[in-house]
Amino acid sequence: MLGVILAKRAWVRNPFGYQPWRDKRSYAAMFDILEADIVVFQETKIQRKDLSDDMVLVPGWDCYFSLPRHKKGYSGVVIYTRQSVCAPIRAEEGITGILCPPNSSTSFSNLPEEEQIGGYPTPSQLASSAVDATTLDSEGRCVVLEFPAFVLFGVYSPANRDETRDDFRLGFLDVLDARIRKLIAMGKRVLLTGDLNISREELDAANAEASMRKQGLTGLEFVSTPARRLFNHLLEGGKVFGERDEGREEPVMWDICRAFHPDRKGMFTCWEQKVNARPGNCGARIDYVLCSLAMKDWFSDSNIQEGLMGSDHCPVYAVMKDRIHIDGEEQDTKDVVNPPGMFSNGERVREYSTANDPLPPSGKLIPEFFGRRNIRDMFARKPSIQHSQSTDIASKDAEVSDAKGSVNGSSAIETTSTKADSAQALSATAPVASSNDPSVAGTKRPIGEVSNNKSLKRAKSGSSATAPAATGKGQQSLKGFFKPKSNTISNYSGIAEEPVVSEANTHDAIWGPDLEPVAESLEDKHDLATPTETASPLSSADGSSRQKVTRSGTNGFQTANSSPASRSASTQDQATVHDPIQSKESWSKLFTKPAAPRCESHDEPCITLLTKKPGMNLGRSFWMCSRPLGPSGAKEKNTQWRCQTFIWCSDWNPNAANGG
DNA sequence: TTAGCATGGCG
DNA sequence: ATCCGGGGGC
DNA sequence: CGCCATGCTAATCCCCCGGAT
Repeated sequence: MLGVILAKRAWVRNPFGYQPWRDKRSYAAMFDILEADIVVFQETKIQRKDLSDDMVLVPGWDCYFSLPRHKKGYSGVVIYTRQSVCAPIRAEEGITGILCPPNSSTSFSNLPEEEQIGGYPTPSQLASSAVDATTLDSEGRCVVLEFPAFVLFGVYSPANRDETRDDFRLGFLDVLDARIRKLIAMGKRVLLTGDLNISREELDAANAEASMRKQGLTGLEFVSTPARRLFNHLLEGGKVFGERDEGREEPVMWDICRAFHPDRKGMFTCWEQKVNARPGNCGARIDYVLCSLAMKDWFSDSNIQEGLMGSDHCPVYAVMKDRIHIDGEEQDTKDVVNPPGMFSNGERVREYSTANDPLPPSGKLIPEFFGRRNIRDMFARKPSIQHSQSTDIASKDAEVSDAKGSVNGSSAIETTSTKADSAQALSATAPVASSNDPSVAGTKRPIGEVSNNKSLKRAKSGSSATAPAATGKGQQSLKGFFKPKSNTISNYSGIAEEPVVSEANTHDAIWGPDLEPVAESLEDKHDLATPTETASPLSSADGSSRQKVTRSGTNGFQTANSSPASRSASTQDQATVHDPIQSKESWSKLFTKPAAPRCESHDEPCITLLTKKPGMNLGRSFWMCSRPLGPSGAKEKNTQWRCQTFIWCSDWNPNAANGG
């Protein structure tokens, strides 16, 4: 049940310029295609003023944002949760606990214990850091949600750019590490998802060899650079050189995705976009779904979604089982990812209440969104069921979820980590995979049957990309690709509509009217980057000469009990449960057709714009003739200038229009 | 990732 | 509102 | 001297913002 994906950038800010999201143009639809119940984005790069209905008022979903305090258009994290499946019991922002709940001046760390997630670093821990807590948490890099079963971190860890940022980066990781360890010591379980900006070891960076040669490092030294060393300490099976560091005597986290693919090469989540390194799969694995050791066997699958193009990152997900062992007792997962009394034996016994269940930090409680309903829904062509009671949502949505469950046998918490600022974020193309896997080594795997180098060209942003070719060193795991597809997506089409929420009630401006002003420019705009961890020239190292590192503590890599035969690309695939790769197959179909409507006068693809004017339609997006406005200043008919074509995105159904 | 340039071994 | 250039990130 | 292999460097990207139009 539950899966987790990580993704970055444009997905949140501007995902709908790309397939497959162009077609449905809603976050709910996007999440459904992802088959996710929890979705985590990093680098949302939005300011509060940019939050739109489409983002915040997603029917059937709650969202929790962390926005940077002063840097505009930078960083940012958001977690979406599917109401029908899970609902957090606490939500916080930041890693240190120094931030405050909306409209409050009491830090999370100063709240009564029963109201806080806890595990905050001690004052002395914070004091030893070169960067103070306020600064560490000023960049919108972390959202923390607590469910009864675990605490979920959605993190965008600082990148490894240049020395001027080292203190910040290591300070952040230090505190994050401390926090996680504390929570676990308190008996809580932890899921850590996001862009950690650390490649774990040589296997996780295509340029590891080159990087080592350049810096004159041995393999052991490579895993011992400060951030990487910290990370390896954290992970069971992590490669720790020499004595373990104080305070990190034991590993506490489990690298879920790696556990399911212990030796897989080329399993990367990030590629340098400037250099178009993705077609050649010269990348690094820096996005993770980790869980604390007590949760090791809670997952039935985990993988990257390398086929989702468009970002310099690809999503990573993990799928949680429907039933899990928790404190020695088997429980239905739904029972423990919702407030007590919400589910019993997997059956909902209390409805989700849009009016009461969202936690204070919920985006829906921001004044400009509170009590409102996504405008799109009101105008949706599909007669949405107009529940008058918000409590109906849950059950309605639950039906949808059940439908999905019947297909997949499980639902998923997905943490999508995609760079939200890369324009290409979602311009998915057919997944490429191949060849490091012994079973397919050497055989070029022309998935899309495009084999010339031209196909490796950068997918133009916004254009519906053509299928990329497979090269000799792409990702593995094509299995989902050849899998007979099931009707995954169609089952999602009946999205529950969120009813108008009750207008006025207990909400009292939990969110302040404005982002609290923060001290101006504490730091100058000096966070330049010099790629190091993941960038540098030279061989793409197909790994043949990789030095054999004694995997001393390799137990961490022994697959979890349910590890699938993931490395056999050509074998029969069990008609599995929930294989998100499977949906990619469906996506590839979508790629073939651009979905933009054509304008009346010119029959040219329209463009989308967002309504900015305050009022009824604020935040609503629409299609319009792409030509410039004529000299008359008005739309014209049958001239070279912009014609009067105007279609609300919510009214545009490309399939119907295309006759199929 | 690629292209382009510098270096150095070798005939 | 739109276009273009600068700045920043990676 | 030419030739080739090796090694290093640079540029490539994208987005957001703000000011000018």
